[in-house]
Amino acid sequence: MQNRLYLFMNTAAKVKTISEMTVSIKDVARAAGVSPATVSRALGRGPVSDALREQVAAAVRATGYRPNLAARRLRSQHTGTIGLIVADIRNPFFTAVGRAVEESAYQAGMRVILCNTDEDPEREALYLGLMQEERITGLIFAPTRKTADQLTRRALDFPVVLIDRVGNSGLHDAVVLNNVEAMADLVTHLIERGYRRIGGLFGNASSTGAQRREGYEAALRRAGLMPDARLVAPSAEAAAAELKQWLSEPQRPDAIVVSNSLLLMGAIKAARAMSLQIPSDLALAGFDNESWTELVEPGMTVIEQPVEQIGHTAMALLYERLKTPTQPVRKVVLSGRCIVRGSTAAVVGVA
Amino acid sequence: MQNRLYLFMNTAAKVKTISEMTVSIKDVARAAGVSPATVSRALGRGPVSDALREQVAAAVRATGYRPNLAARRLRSQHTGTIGLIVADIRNPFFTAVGRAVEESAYQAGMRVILCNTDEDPEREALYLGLMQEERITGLIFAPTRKTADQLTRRALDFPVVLIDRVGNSGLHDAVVLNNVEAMADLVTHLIERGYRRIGGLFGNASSTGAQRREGYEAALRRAGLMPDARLVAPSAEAAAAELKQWLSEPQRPDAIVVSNSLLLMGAIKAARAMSLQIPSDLALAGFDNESWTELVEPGMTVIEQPVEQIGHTAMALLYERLKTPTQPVRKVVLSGRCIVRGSTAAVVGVA
DNA sequence: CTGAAAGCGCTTACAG
DNA sequence: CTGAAAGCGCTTACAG
Repeated sequence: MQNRLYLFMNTAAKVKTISEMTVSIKDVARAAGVSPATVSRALGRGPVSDALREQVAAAVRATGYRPNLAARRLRSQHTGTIGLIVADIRNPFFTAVGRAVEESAYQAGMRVILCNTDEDPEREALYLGLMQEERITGLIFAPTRKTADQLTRRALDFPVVLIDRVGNSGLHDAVVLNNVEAMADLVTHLIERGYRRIGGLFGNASSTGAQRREGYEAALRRAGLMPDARLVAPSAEAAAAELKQWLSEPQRPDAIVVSNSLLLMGAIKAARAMSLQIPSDLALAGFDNESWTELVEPGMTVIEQPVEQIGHTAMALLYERLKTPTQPVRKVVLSGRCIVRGSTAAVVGVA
Repeated sequence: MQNRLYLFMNTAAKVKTISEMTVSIKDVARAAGVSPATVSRALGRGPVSDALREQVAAAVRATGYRPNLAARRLRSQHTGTIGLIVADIRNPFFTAVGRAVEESAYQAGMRVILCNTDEDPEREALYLGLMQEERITGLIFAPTRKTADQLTRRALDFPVVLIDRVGNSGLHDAVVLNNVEAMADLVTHLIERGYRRIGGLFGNASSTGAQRREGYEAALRRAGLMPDARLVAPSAEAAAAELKQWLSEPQRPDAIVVSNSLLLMGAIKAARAMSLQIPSDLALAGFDNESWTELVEPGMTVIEQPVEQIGHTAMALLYERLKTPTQPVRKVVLSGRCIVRGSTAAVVGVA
């Protein structure tokens, strides 16, 4: 390692410890007695004779060489990087989808950059810019409504697959839940159980909240009942505050459906704070089959989303888009599964 | 944009759409009528006259230029990247710490790469290698016990700050909870509440589990009581399975402490499955003040960890290490806070 | 199969 | 303050 000797001959101020020395492809080439090009080929899938390939492998082991990904990306012009921008990493739905995306990406030899926007359009714009600077291969994105609408105008250098939420542009591939149907199922279930004054609490930042509201209103109208939908910021705190208000009103609802698990937490807290028994004073149902929803008493009736399938499908759509850039836009709509628990037990006197 | 014209003159197979065209610093330089060097300086903190700086800004706007981070990192030899390797992203403790790390990093103009090992030493080795290939600036790492012990031998090209878990090498900066003290507090609380046969369930993959076990045994011995500690894989399923077994034994415990929130979930499930009332049949206490721990009935007594402080402190330690590589190793030990809820209510007949 | 050479898009001494 | 030139560490046509 001639390089090291050279370093030790520098002035004291410039001396680096051995551990700071990074060995490059040139060092490996020298150690293996081949050209850097051959090392590069041996490391990748280039055509190299078995003999040289083994020499290179030995030299890599001896030197402890690790390729510099920045250099590789710059030169090869493909970064092998998937961007994943989600609205709220505290929401286990996104954690789970993220894991699935990472799994798929990993198997394809790609890494993923995860960004969390906290439902803030400004941060979405920021991260979109960052993704361009990273020259990502493709993006999987759960945008706020605001950004979803603007996505048409924004020219991105990479394909994007929308998850969980869609704009109305139909410009991007997407994988979403059948939100209207899922929420209608939930409401219909409540009606069958004998509830009549069913309120709905929806997140105001996403198209998902809006679609679930649609399903809510449709199901109630079909049954000849009056919808009463309210929008809040998608946080447990906002939901709890709104509900405490709501449940103090004279004609308070006997059941509440909510559009995600954060809101469901808030709803439970509000009920507890007001000493309302679930479900006898207030039935509750929501989305996402998190572990805790079966741990609370009573267990919560929820729509379970196929989170893994959402992540895997998003990656699959992305691959196919990369392979065939011109193919028509596709939208995969998945169904949720209603898991009935004690929080929506039948009203006394109803079968 | 002469470049574009050139492209359209290529053979059909090579034609790229305009959106695939990436504009480089040369294009901006040409548009601004300056050298690439000046553009680079104007974009950074180099010395540039106000007039030229404005010209460059205008050219950037006009061209939609976005710097190529791979090129910047390669050339400047610093990536501005923090690695964060955690054991289980489904554990909200790590989600929360991760958010705090990202926050600190973001304010310092750095990005973070998050990797999830699922407590698997092989994946830890893999990601450690990846971090080297990314040439990260520094690493924040919650290792398994196995890897923590081997960390001494492994030469890394970047400083590492251990969180949540430490080896016994004392080789790396670290920020950890005072696990012994925290668990001893929990056990002492149970003793004061009248419990006598207090079992302990600990994760077997981390030093954290081991230290909490120490605190558990110390507190019981101090009170002249017999410890009964069992180790399981750190998952709700493993905890539930072990506990179902345990609670079927003739002399079953009247209280169980566990070393993290995943195990706590498993413990609750086991109790429910066996129709044991909490706390009258079995008291329960654990770690991490997750939202659901106060939502279940009864609420769970837990040690709350200062998650944000852990993340911020880890970043602070990393910065200082980068600034002064030779300074002595530091270990920051933070205290937990015991939050008492119904799951450890006093045994009937005890004050 | 192998090597010499060019170049990815930047930044940064080096001169002026 | 500004520009020309070199070079970060790779990969990849281009020849052989």
